[in-house]
Amino acid sequence: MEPKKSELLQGTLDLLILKTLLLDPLHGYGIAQRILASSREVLQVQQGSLYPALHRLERKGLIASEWKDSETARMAKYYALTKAGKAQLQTELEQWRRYARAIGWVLQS
Amino acid sequence: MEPKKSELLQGTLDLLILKTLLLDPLHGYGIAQRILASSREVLQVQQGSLYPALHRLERKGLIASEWKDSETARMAKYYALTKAGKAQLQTELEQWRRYARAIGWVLQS
DNA sequence: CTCGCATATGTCGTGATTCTATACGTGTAG
DNA sequence: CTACACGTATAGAATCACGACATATGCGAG
Repeated sequence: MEPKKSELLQGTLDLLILKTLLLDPLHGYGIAQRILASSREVLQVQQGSLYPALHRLERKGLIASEWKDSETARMAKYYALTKAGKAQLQTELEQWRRYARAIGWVLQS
Repeated sequence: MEPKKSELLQGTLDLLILKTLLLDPLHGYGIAQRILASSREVLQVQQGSLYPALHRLERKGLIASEWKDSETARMAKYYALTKAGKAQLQTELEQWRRYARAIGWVLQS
């Protein structure tokens, strides 16, 4: 019973990552797992999307990385939200809600 | 008070067009106007997005076009949903709802 | 009458982002 | 010792929305 392929909407991945990192720092692999779990198996982040996104976010200064031992005694790169990242998260949250609400209006019309 | 630029999420434009055409046949310009109105001025469809999308949908057989006089006595190309288009609309509706619900779960986690 | 504006359709090039496929490396369970 | 879960990464292709531009017409204001 493999999870359905997600077809992430372009633009929402950053929001998902930022939100997941708000809880606590995590490495890429763990971020994908947590998104999968918290979306109840609906949103599956592909590695080819995940890592470029993480590098992008780091380049923008929204997250910061640090190599640490993972829970399985293996090295992993942990990412944490920066101050700018938290602000950006708020912005993207509002945008998403505004956008989803607008779509809802159109669908009800 | 110009309407805020929308930054349409990639993939949702087809859904919006299909849904708008479910009500009744309409020309491109009118579709954009109706989406703007029914989204309460939030979703502004750019011409550079609109017409390629319409051609795309027609090429896929989801909508069909016909030249007619518009309400302003000017020629306009009216689009109507095909049977396949109606089916596709249902699919995309479900996908959107499923997706939006999943995002909601992640944001609440 | 003429000038500008809303109406109306269209294309081109660009940029952003996601996907598939591939590659590599490690710790652990059987 | 071998398969598998863990973990990071990139290259190439595909999609798609956008801004800028081009074109044309009917109508109302001055």
